[in-house]
Amino acid sequence: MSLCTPTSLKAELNAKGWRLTPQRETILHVFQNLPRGNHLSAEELHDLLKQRGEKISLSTIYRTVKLMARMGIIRELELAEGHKHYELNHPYPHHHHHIVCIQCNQTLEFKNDTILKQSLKQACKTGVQMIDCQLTIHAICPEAIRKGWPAMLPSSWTCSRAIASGHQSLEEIQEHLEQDDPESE
Amino acid sequence: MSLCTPTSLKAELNAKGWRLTPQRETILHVFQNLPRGNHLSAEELHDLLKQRGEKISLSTIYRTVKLMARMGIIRELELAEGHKHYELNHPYPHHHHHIVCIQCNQTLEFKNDTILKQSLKQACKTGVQMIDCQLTIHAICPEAIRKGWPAMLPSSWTCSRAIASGHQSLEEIQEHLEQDDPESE
DNA sequence: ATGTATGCAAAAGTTTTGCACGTTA
DNA sequence: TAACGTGCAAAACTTTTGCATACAT
Repeated sequence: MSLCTPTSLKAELNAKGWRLTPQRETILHVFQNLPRGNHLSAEELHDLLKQRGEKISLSTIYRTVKLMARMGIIRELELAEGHKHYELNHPYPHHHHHIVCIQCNQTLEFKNDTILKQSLKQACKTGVQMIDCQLTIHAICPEAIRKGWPAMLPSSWTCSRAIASGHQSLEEIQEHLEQDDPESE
Repeated sequence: MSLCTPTSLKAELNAKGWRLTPQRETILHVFQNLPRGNHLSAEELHDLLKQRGEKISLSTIYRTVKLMARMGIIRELELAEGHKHYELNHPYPHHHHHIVCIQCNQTLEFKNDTILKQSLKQACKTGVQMIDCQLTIHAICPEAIRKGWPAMLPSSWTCSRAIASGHQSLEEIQEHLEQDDPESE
């Protein structure tokens, strides 16, 4: 599934003068065996390893995830919990994006190849080398709405400010989308 | 351009029992007069206000940007600088996304309606109310490459891990994209 | 053998919070 | 005037860093 094996990781590290250490191999292994849809914070990874009896210092964890993110092996996710989360950077076609509820922080994955394509196209056009692309949809989930949220939003809230111009209703925009949207993933 | 005026802000706040204060009005005003493409951290906003002689405490700034983000008035951006940035949540069709160089942190805006459409569609399908959607492309810019970066990536780096499966080259994927990509923004 | 990586503890930086005082509706 | 918001200072957290030791190549 993933392109990264201990052997290839070693090769890539050595090519730049870096080293494969047991800690790095262990951390890679954890991410590769993480069930789909899971992602870990540095702290969570630290605790998980401690539980398994593998004590790797927090410093090393931070240094390692940063290194691996720069290598494109893992993705740094900025969700809504106040700290970063990490997960394997699954190659196409397993790449995915996230919906985050801004009240309860619940996170949902979804796949959408159109977004990946558009990103790659944009990167080409701009002349940069893409390492990762992440679409994050900030939203309010049905449970949150039921529970009385949004406490701070007008009760007639329809997301219209976020997406609509002053003269278009949400419904109009959605109609517009139905008409000419090219892909139904 | 923006749907939010002091009057409408007051109405929305009052509807929930909150209040319009001079601080909140000032902060809204700053964001509304920020040139396109600019975004501010809490600290930067604090300094900017101080320079203008308007002293608003950092606490209030943090409290206000969080409030306004939840109202959908401003967007919280998670770029690469280690802290959040804020900007007006421009309504469609002025909505935009970001490319960030993971070495030099340079940030570039781009517009892409397809992404907005796909996001809205996904939100509908999932049954949530979308407040904002942000695509962030993590990339390495040409200058960074010229300067010897990526120090930690193999010299043959082609972004292939990030997007390609084991059997597809970047070129193949790009060809594929050229064929059936529906929109050329 | 040399240069890297790790672990620990301390530091740095951002964001949040408690509380007394002001202000808004 | 009652509830909400602000400012200040302290606290809470996440992430980074300096340095001595250990390890991979």
